[in-house]
Amino acid sequence: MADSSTKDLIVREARICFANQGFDGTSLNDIAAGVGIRRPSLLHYFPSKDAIYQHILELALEEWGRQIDERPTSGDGDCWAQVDSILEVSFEFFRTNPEIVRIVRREALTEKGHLDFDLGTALRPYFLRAVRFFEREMEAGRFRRHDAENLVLTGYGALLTYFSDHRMLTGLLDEDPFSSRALEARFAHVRDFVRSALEPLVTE
Amino acid sequence: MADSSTKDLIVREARICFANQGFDGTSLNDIAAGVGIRRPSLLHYFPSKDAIYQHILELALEEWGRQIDERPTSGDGDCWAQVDSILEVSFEFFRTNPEIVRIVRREALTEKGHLDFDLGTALRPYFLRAVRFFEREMEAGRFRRHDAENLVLTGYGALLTYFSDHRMLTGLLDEDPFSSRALEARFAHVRDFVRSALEPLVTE
DNA sequence: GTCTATACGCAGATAGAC
DNA sequence: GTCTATCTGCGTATAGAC
Repeated sequence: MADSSTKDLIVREARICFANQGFDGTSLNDIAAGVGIRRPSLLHYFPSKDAIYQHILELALEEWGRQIDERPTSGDGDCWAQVDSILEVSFEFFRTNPEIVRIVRREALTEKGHLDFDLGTALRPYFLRAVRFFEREMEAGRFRRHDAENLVLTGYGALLTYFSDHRMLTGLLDEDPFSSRALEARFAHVRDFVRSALEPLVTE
Repeated sequence: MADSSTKDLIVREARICFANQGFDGTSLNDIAAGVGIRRPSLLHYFPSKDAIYQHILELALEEWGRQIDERPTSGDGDCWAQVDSILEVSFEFFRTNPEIVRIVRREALTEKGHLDFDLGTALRPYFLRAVRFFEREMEAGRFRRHDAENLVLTGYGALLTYFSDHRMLTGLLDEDPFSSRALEARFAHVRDFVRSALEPLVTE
């Protein structure tokens, strides 16, 4: 936020446009107008529209990965603290990066990307890590048995959808889904719901 | 499927294009080429591209609503049969209408639609009905306590994401996420996961 | 009902002045 | 580093022949 170089302003404005209108729905004019410069000036910083988009996507995944990797409690705390930590970091990242959420979701939807880039391949290491964690804990009897891969996908969908489908939720609910009260209720629900499903029925 | 009038062919092809490439990413040429006619011939059946899109959206929601309303076991069966029925109808509708899933999801993502149409408003009656059902059952002690609105949203996200983000899942998993084995596992997981979270800890 | 021809605007990208 | 001017192609939509 501190650095307000033109290039950064372009990236920030483009991120908003791509999130709101998608790649095809965004014109270089839209971005330039938001920054306050003319269209050809954009291409002084990036060789093409594709390049802007790719850059934003790479920044986004880099940031996402960093937040996950730098997760505080990745030590050997108890398994529930781990789950809460995973949920909290993801929730917090989605909340503070709503544009990235929508861009990633659009990318997941599009049958064939404009680039060589593949979202599934990029996220696979994180997915597999989460799957292995749940399998280990379920094997040890600390979590109730579920299909680990589907469990992670369910969590992903439950978290991401709340932020990506914001516009629809606004029509569905009486309250702004991004109000602090609604967000707290959402996080509490997801945490408790997951806990309800994973908690063993008999505690040793 | 039986009626193969040109208009139906247009609708079917447009649905595929809009799902794969979005509204802005789809040109009338794309649709016309898929049907096997020229671009101006499309506009003999629809006054504009917007009209085609709006028509598809209306068809989709009409169909979705009908499938939900015609749900077989909406009688007074036990509450678990009700939950299974809701999940099964939704799952089956998403599975057999993958294009609609992606079109609806794109609509939910887009900050402002091209039309006066609002997805949240359209789905709100169904949402409220589901919320009231869960609240009633939780009040009666047949389900464990959860935030009913968030519960429905979680189910929605868990079901829809699996079908909308198919491309990403293909890169994430080793298996085709739409193979019959994977689909069965997915449905079983969602059903069991929801049941685990809702089942009261002490059975009267 | 489908076509060719065309109008018209906006897209992305480049050249070159300042 | 930003601009004006321009090139080129594709977009939606319309007019009118067959």
